[in-house]
Amino acid sequence: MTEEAGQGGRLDELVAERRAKALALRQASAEHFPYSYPGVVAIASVRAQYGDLEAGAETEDSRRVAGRVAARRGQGGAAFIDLVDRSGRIQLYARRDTLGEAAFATLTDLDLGDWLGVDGTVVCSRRGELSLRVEDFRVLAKSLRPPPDKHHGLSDIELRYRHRERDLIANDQSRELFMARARIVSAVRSYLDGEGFIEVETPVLQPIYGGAMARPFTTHHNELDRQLYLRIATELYLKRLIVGGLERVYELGKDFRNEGVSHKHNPEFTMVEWYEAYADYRDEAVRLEALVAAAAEAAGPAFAAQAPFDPAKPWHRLSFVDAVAQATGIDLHAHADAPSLREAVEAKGLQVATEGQSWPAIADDLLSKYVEPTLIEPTFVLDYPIELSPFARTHRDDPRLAERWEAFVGGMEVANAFSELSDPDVQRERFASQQRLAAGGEEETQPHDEAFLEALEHGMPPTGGVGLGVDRLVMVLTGRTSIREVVLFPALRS
RNA sequence: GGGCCGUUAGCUCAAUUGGCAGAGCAGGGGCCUCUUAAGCCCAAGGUUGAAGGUUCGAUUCCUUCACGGCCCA
Repeated sequence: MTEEAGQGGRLDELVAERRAKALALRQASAEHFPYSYPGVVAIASVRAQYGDLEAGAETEDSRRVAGRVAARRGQGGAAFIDLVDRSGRIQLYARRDTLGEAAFATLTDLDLGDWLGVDGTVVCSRRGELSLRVEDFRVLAKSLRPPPDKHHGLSDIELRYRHRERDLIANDQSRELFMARARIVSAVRSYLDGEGFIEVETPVLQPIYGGAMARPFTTHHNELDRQLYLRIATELYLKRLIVGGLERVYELGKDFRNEGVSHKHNPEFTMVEWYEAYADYRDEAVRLEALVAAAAEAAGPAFAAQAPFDPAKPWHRLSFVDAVAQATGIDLHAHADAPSLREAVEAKGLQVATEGQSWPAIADDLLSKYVEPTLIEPTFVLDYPIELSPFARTHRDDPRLAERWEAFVGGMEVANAFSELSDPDVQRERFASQQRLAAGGEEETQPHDEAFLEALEHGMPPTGGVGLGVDRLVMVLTGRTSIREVVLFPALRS
């Protein structure tokens, strides 16, 4: 897409007309384009207070509001303007005989998209529309470009993502969605703060990446002349803080994974991870249920109806092995090595790549392909094969399994949790096992992290930890099916 | 990576079998002192995503490319 038509086209003329109006405003009065405009109240607060005013009613009350001009309806010596702020929309009613010729002309010369501040008397029109009768106004900013269509909004998806500001100007639903996202994020923090967690910040630029199975972005520090990685997870640093005795910590921020983009993957995404001493993965499942219920409440009633589940109901729970068996008929315990599992997959005619794949990779693919899409209502898949879980503690009842769950909602993974592995010697062996997988050609493995191992050697208490994908949480709580709908500026090809 | 679909005025969309590229909104000039997708009159607005090809003639057919969407891997 070309950024702007350099020549020809109507856009240049439209901009020129608006520039001429801006110049005229500057020359006419120093009062326009003020440096500040104090005392503004939200349009929604005016509506809340005067919403039941009867048609034709007038008050003596004055309110100062500000926002964008969204629509205009002229009527000779009277004019109506719809003003929009982030809380809502209200009609302005202006009259030539009360404002005077010059001021009325200035007001009616405004373009859609201009910023306007108004002191107005609260009235209700004869047709029953709550309005502010304009007594005084300031033009707060001139919009030099034409806004999207006042009625159809901006529906071109590419334009909405590349120029989110235009989407926010034109589409109320988009503005409401991102305000809901802010409330959800705030609710996550409030919940964890209320449970005695402290928010911490750990390095984004890391000498060794770890804590997840993903390819990292690399960067370079000039002065130190060393390669650094953008974090793929916060896990290892946060567990060092548990070693340090902080007991309950969380971090909410961006992780970066050097992978393709899709409707559920953006290369930078928001994750919240929390770690809690003296708890195990079952405690964390209960905690996630409570946290998501709080977040759903914060999203608000308008969005609650769009979520594909009832957050008040307990989530489903089933084991990894049972889930795969139910969906594919394959008993993972009966096919416990790669050749055997490969044979079983081929015998069932399942569409999973097995050639040269390790046992854990095949098992994970079976879950991703045949189980994950079916988990629409919130579901914990518990007790993963130990090979898939290098940081999880061995299951207390079955040495083949790890005390780990992943949570799925809307057919998508949203969270991952362990009873955290705290034995430094076992962790050291798990890293070694990852190196053997890497040597065998596995692409996504954990690099050895000696600093983390030394930390564990100082002693880590029993700990439960969870990573929750915030973008995906927002998706499921607002009924959106693409991560690009809930990320303000999603990654696109340039 | 593969398949399918899309890209036309600032925005939202039309355009018959290949035959003069249209409309609504926005913008410009008028009229109108309770309208609300305001209304009425007038005038204006285009490198049809890019490049190439077929053709007397291409928005339309073909090839390549770019970007986006959906599905699959």
